[in-house]
Amino acid sequence: MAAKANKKNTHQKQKNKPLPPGYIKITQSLIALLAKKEFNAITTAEIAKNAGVTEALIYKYFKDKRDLLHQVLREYLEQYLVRFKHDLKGIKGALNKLRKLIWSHIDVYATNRVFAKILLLEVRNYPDYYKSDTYQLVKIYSDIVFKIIEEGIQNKEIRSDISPRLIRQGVLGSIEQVCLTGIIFNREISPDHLAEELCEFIFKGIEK
Amino acid sequence: MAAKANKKNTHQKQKNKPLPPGYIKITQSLIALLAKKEFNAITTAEIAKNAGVTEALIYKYFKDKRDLLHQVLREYLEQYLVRFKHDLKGIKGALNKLRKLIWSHIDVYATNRVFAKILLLEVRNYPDYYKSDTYQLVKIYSDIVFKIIEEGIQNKEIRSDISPRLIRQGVLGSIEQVCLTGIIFNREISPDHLAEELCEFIFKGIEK
DNA sequence: ACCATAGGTAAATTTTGCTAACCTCGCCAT
DNA sequence: ATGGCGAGGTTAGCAAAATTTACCTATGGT
Repeated sequence: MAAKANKKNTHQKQKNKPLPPGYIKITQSLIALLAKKEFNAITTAEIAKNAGVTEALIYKYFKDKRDLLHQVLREYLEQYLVRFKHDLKGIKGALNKLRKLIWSHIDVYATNRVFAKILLLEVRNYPDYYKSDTYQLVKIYSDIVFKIIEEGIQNKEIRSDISPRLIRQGVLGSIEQVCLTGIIFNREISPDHLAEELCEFIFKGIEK
Repeated sequence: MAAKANKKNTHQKQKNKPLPPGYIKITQSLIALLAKKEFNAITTAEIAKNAGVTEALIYKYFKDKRDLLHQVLREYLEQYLVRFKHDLKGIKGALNKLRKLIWSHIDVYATNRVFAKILLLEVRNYPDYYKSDTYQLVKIYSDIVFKIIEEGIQNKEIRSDISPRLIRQGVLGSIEQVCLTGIIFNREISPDHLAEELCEFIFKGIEK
């Protein structure tokens, strides 16, 4: 009676109940398959076979195939958010934080291709995603970026004549675009070099 | 014997043969449906019914459902490329060209939501897209942007210590991100205002 | 002792993309 | 004229894929 009386699953919202073996096998199976091909080309039969369970079990734990994808993404995002908040600790100054953020963001895409593929290529087109729990996590991240920019404006590190919203979009948009071809064509992504150059671009602009 | 002996269709590569009524009805039907829902949620049955033709006809003109999407995108891109090249004529200076480019790009997304949705949300995740004819058009556009940036570096308008590739990615990435929420949530997009602010961001950076 | 519930399966069902085979009308070379 | 043939279109149906329904089994709390 306490929490939400969901008609259907949305499993494991609660604390620390260990996830059922089947659940883990299914998500791991999808992750393995996503490394090789795109989501739409992966069938539920394939996921189940690869996981060593039956197709029906997928629908015990997930609303549908797409929901499975969202849950996988959620796990990645939860991990990243923890790491990201930790990375930022002890850094003084908005621009320094931004620099670290840009590096971390690129680095996680470079290291974790499946995560990047899901976020950049697979979920965007599905309207229900934007109503999901998972998307809320992205918004949390996005809010942190916003706060950093506002902080920078407050203490005069960042110009005040461009709206913080647009700055955030500019920053996140260029980060993603810089990684995109690497993600799509499975090319190397070098966080150090890219972050360096991108910071120059974002901080000082292209004008000579 | 002259041209390419395609196993299957890839219709109308040739000059000015008018497109068959059915072809037009099908593409128009898809465009209308895309205004309301995402591509994956649209069935071939729906497309055909809405077009007033049978499902099988779709497969006369298009290799598969996805190819239909690509052809629709191709038409949009062809139109835009013409308009875009025309817009750029007579503009002197790389930064002025870039400013115009940014405005045009935002404006076409603002005006033509279906076009934007296809390009930003629907084709990216499908690997075959990158082998398509349609993608080649995007590359042409992308090349033009690249040339403008190189021109700017040559005549000292643009700094030479950031690679033109990264600049291009930064420019295009921030343009897209700035439009993205508007596209996804069907919000207003104001090209004048956004282009103005975005140019400030891109040209001068965020540092005070 | 019991029964609710979590983990799991087998098998049917629906939906959907796609194909094969056929129709028909206008055009052009014989 | 005529007959073949290519373009535009349809009918009917398959096969793969996603999802649902019904069922089985162990187990831990009351």
